[in-house]
Amino acid sequence: MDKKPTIDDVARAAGVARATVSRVLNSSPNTSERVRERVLQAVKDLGYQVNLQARQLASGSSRLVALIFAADADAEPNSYYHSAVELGAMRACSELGYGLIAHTLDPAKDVHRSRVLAMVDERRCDGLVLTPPFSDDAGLIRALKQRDAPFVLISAGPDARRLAHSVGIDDRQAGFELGEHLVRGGHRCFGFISGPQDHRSAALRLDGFLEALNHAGVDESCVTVAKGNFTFKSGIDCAEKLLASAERPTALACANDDMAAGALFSAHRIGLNVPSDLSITGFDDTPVSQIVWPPLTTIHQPLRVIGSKAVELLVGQIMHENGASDAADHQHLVPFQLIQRSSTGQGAPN
Amino acid sequence: MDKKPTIDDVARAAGVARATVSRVLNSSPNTSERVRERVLQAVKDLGYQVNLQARQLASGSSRLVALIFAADADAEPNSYYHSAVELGAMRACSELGYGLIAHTLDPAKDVHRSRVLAMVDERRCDGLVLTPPFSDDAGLIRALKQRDAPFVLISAGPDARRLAHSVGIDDRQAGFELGEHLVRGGHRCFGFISGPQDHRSAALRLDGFLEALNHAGVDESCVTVAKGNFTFKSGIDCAEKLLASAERPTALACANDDMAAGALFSAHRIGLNVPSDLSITGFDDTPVSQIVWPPLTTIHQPLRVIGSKAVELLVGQIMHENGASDAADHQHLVPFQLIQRSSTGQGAPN
DNA sequence: ATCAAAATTGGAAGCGCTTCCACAAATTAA
DNA sequence: TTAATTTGTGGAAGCGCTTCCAATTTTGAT
Repeated sequence: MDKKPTIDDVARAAGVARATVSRVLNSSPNTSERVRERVLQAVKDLGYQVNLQARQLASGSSRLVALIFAADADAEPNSYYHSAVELGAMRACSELGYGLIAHTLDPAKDVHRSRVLAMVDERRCDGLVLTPPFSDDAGLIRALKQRDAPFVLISAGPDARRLAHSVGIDDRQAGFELGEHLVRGGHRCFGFISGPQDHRSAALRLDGFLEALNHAGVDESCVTVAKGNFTFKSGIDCAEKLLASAERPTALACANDDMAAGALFSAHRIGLNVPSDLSITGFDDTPVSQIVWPPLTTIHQPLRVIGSKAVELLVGQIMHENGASDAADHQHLVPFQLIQRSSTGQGAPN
Repeated sequence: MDKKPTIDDVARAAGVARATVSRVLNSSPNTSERVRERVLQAVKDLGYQVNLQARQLASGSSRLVALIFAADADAEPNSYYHSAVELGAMRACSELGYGLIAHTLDPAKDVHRSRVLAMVDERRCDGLVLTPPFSDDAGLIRALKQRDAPFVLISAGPDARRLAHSVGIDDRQAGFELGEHLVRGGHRCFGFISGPQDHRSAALRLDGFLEALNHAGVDESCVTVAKGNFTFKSGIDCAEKLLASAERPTALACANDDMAAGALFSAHRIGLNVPSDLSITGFDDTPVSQIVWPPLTTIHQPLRVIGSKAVELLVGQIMHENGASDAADHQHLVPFQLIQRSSTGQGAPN
């Protein structure tokens, strides 16, 4: 394996200075057409490829962005959610000439914050995309802003959205539509399987849901909330609890698809027919919602778009380098959609 | 934002030479305890952190490994599979002080090979982990070996395993056990939903399956094979086809869980009861297999372990730098396990 | 005590690139 | 035509680190 050609080799071959080659390669404005062509030809002839390390060291940027996910010790919760976001982020990255470092952290462990900060401190990446629950971690956000690190939040809660660039759907509205849908189906007694406390945007889904019921004149006492943690398993547990109550709900709304799948599982086990005995709704429209039987009525979040949008925003921020101050108005709302499938019946049960 | 301390600052603070600091930081053997302590203290005092770019440029290594996945334009096939492998890889990376770059490529597009090679050419990473179908791409493997790039294969077919380091299960044996299990259940008429052609290790599952039937004296004519592509959708389609045939199979074995879920979906739609009318088996033991109803009998692959093992092997290779020549005996077989759930009945139907 | 060998340490040369600065060439204005 | 600009280009100084090599100190054997 002979040594790779360097920028100096190209310069020599093209008969120009190293600086000129660099300029051509970075499409700086001041280069004549003639020289540009000669350089490009030399690059092609030699099969030259920039050494990113060197470029990064010299320019102070790594051309890498990091995507931060939560993952606790054993579960791989929401992995479809993650994959979709990651995929979108990757797309945007390749398009923009950036690399993507995906990083999972256990939000329960206390080191997570310093880990994230180390990524930017060590110049491992030029910027960060944070997914929940990190996107709601005010302390982390503050630390990031303090060191002028570019970052954008995905599905953050309203507080965090006020602080930094973010992308996500209008979770409250989505919850509202879910509530409406169920009310329209004739339901009057509800269960809601929510996400964990620190996932602010998921909490909004519940707010919106309740609002819809309220709007329809349903008393709040008719809805029981159980707190899950987005896993299939927690969906089973919560559903079991909710369905065992004296006044059994006829509709179960869940803060994500995995928990809805769990609820469905419970229903099967108990022998309830979905949707004739019980309606169930999910959230996210991950493949899970179609894999189960019956397929789930759910809210479609354009997760790939969210991922790519986040990276686009981030890279824009990195390039213009005009700090985080103008963040407030950089809240990107992407459209969601209620997807009606057969897990919710047309008429209310009995 | 004041400038970050450099190695020179540390050297000055500790009253030693820059080279000495470097030595301490890289735990080279020749440093006296006294100096080591002084340096470490200075590091702590200043809050010094190495600049990876610089280290990389100077040392010629990026301390980054890349994980290559397949993902075609719209589907996110097998995302649980990917997530699990990625998670395992990440674990190993953080443990070994490496970073992970995950990269998805469309194997259908022809640029994929050059993209991968660019990763190593541009020194974006020190090594690669290839997942199927890239792990069976002989051309890619050859190109990688040619440039002495360290890499390891995941779930590669036998041909590829002969060429390079690899980790995976004994797919043939797993297929065999699945076959045995179904035969033991009394089945005599089978359908098999296979993976795409270029996924060699998945093909082995079918080989083993057939072998088991053969072993049990079942005629090969009793099994019909449909070719899927690992997606839920393709599982539906294949199952539909297989179940429509004159001699309807009483058992459907699928090369992965997603397709098994699809088969299950078809069965539901047609009105077949699983497992009393039809037994179904999956492969991988991803969460999907427990999310569906009834939960799937499947083969558990320790995907996380596979991911971390692959990275460990890779890093070992990177460190020892003793080329790919001794690859042959570096085939790591990890144990799999048949997980029996309720999608396969105890007795044969009717 | 003496000298060779081993263990530490410092000095300095890069790694391959970007970018600031100065200078030459090509334009334009006067 | 000459002076004042506007380009385009080359030279050189780093970016922050590793690592080779030589110098120094320590160790251990004689």
